[in-house]
Amino acid sequence: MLTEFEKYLAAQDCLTNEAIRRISSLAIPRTLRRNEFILRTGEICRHKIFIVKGLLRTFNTTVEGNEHILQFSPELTWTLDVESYDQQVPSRFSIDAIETSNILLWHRNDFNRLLAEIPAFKQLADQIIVRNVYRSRQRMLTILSATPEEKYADFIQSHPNFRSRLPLRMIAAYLGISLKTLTRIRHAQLQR
Amino acid sequence: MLTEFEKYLAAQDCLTNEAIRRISSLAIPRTLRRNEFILRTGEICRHKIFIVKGLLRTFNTTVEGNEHILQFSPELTWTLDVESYDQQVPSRFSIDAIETSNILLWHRNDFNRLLAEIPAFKQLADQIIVRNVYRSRQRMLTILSATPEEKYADFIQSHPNFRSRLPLRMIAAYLGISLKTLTRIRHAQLQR
DNA sequence: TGAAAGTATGGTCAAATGACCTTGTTTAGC
DNA sequence: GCTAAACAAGGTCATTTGACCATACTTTCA
Repeated sequence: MLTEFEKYLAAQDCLTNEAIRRISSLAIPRTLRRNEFILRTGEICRHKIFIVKGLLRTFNTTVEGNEHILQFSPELTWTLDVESYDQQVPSRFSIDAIETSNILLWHRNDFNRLLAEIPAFKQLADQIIVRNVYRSRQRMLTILSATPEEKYADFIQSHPNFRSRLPLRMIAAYLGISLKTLTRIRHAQLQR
Repeated sequence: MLTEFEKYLAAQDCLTNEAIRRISSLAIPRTLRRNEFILRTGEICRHKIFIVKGLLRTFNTTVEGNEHILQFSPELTWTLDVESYDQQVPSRFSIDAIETSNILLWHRNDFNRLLAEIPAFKQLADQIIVRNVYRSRQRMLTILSATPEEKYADFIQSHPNFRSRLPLRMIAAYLGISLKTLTRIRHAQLQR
């Protein structure tokens, strides 16, 4: 599990082997079963999370019971509830596993120490945040301007491999459309 | 114009007077008239922008001519197209002035130099980015889960002073609903 | 392997929404 | 201060969307 992570870090091409080992040394491996939570609404997010294998989702459930998905986190990506983690405040989102997943955790103190110790790691972390900002702006624009059909097309194009890993209702919950609308779109596409 | 900016920085309470003067010294003041652009789709974003007075908007126009607003930037906030600025790539968004505005600009090289020279400034910049991430997550959730009426209520509550500064059609373009829907909501509210 | 839970699809219907057009009012800027 | 442009709101109508329900199929895991 750690080797995959170390390969990932090495591929970023900005860290010494020593730094990579140091970062790994503070990671806590953990396995999540399908549907298992790593963070629940109201809890405080105490870890940075790296997904080695599997698929997590960040979502919110309204009082009426509707789920809305903010983010899917597949293997070789990071996740957490930023606000809860940074400010140690109750989280507004939940994170759970869609597939059985292997993840790595770092305690906040440990992670902050690493950022302070290893400037190149801090740079990498900054880069990751900034790339998330790009993507989230792009998604915002799509949600605002695209029709349901375009949203789905866009999703399939940006995440081709997700299609087979996710139930449609989750794709609908991510796109902000109803399952009914999504099946209608797919039905229409089959006609062509 | 610079004094207001220096007051803003001083209020952040993390920079020495010397640092504040240094940062100001590299700023380029500029005035934008109503409807004047500071960045157009396709151009490269070459500056960090601080709004001293006035109101800017970041938006995108679809091929059909529909405008979608990603962000309003009132006085004492920062703006830019992150992706275009960071990677010096053509911008997908435009930024223009809704009100006559006084802004400050920094060239990328100058700004990067400041970040490197003044660690506390880098920290402040990181903080601002992260706060933007919080807000954008929250907005994403609202767009995904709220009804048009809730979106409008949420907007008025979060930005009470914007109501009088923005034409309704811009609020609609920000919320991702049609002007018609927005006027209907307002009409219904008057009935009560 | 078999029962239970989860999933995709379809039907029907009511409600919400947007497109288009008109009108009266307000605002901006010379 | 005046004129042209921008704006809010209303009417109408077609379309889209979601809620609710039933059904058939698939997956999971005990």
